[in-house]
Amino acid sequence: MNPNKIPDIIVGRLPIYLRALQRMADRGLKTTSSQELGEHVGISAAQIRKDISQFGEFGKQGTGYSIQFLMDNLREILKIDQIWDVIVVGAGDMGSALVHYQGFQNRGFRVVMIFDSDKSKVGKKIGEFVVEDIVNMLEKIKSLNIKLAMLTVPAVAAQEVADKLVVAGIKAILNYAPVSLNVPMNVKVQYIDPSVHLQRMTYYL
Amino acid sequence: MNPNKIPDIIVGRLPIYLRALQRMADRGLKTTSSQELGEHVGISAAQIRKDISQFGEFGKQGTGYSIQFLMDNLREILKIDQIWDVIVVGAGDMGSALVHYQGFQNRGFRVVMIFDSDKSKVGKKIGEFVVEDIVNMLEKIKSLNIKLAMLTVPAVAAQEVADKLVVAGIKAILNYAPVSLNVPMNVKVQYIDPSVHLQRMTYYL
DNA sequence: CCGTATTTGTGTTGAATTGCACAAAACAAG
DNA sequence: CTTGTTTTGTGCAATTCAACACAAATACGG
Repeated sequence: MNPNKIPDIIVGRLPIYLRALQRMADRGLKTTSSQELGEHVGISAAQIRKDISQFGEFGKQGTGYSIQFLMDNLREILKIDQIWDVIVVGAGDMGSALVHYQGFQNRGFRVVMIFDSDKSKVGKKIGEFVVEDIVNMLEKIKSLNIKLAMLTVPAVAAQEVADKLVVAGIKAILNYAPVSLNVPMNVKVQYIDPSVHLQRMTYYL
Repeated sequence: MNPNKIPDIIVGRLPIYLRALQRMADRGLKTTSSQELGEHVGISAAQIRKDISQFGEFGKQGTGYSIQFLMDNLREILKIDQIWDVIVVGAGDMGSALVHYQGFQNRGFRVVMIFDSDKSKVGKKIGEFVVEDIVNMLEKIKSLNIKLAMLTVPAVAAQEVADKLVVAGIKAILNYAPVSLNVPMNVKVQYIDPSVHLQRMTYYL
């Protein structure tokens, strides 16, 4: 089926490359090299070449890479040559910040709905959205065929809500709740926990 | 000095273990095993044992680990057997959410100040804090001997602000701006970019 | 057209990380 | 006290990941 499985660790670096390329393009640059790109993202040139070459031959010897061409290809590889609808679950400060976040534009994502179980929040406006009741979540996810969710509920509720998301057909969860989630193998989870990230640095102080 | 250097990848898992242990302790549990902990965090029991054994012998054969004892030791290893003062730079939605975030309590951190360069934000109240002018940042960081910063400024300003933080003596930056930062080797950076995290998952859809 | 300088893609080597398996320790039950 | 069960810590093997180094392709200046 899939001839050569790409390691997660390589896939994980592609968005970093893409982000740096996007900034180069914004500055009006047309081409770059693995060397230059590597200096921007703090990764060795050899590694960048190997990573990119897993997916095809996108560069030219002597010249390097066309920034636009490489961006187009990375977007297609990452399946963000389209806009994905994303829901936010949990209408607290973090959920609100994500609704207002401008950084999804041009990166492949669009927040389309925000849910909460707290009746005092349901019906309130956050940005351009009205907070929806979580009891209607399954139905809404299914009818809009949404695959991505960002989870910003309290830790104690996170697993329970994640289970509901999985049942509703969500395939990828960006989890802001400070707990590890248990989900089926075919559902991906990425974790964002500021305390964990800070703790990874205090060790070195 | 340090006889055996611990790989970053192991250090990176310790906060995950600690977080799971904290939840076990909250539920009143007293002991656990590498097996049980592994099921909670999705990591093999053998790996957890190896990781922990890098720092000493904290378990008992036949019994497993005392949750409280292991937590105490992990906290000491990660140097969070103290409360670190952290500043927020950038008083937008994300900076505001971080100021209000309850998840730093009991995890080793405390937000003590928030800065912005936008004169229309300086002086405004966010939570219990008044937004400080970024021109006073160096002085404040030095006088309070702050080592940790969370960066929530726009991408175009991030490198410039990071440079200032480094000059001021900041040793660890949690960067929410969607750019790779260039900092001296003795300064650590961790990245949080929701778009990057989502893009790491769309590949698999 | 020729020589020099770049830069990719990749085969090979080396390092880092993970998985396996088991002796030794601790406990529980009878 | 003995036997059976649990579980750690770790040596060794296997796998994964990163670095090195270079042939081949391209560009460019004269």
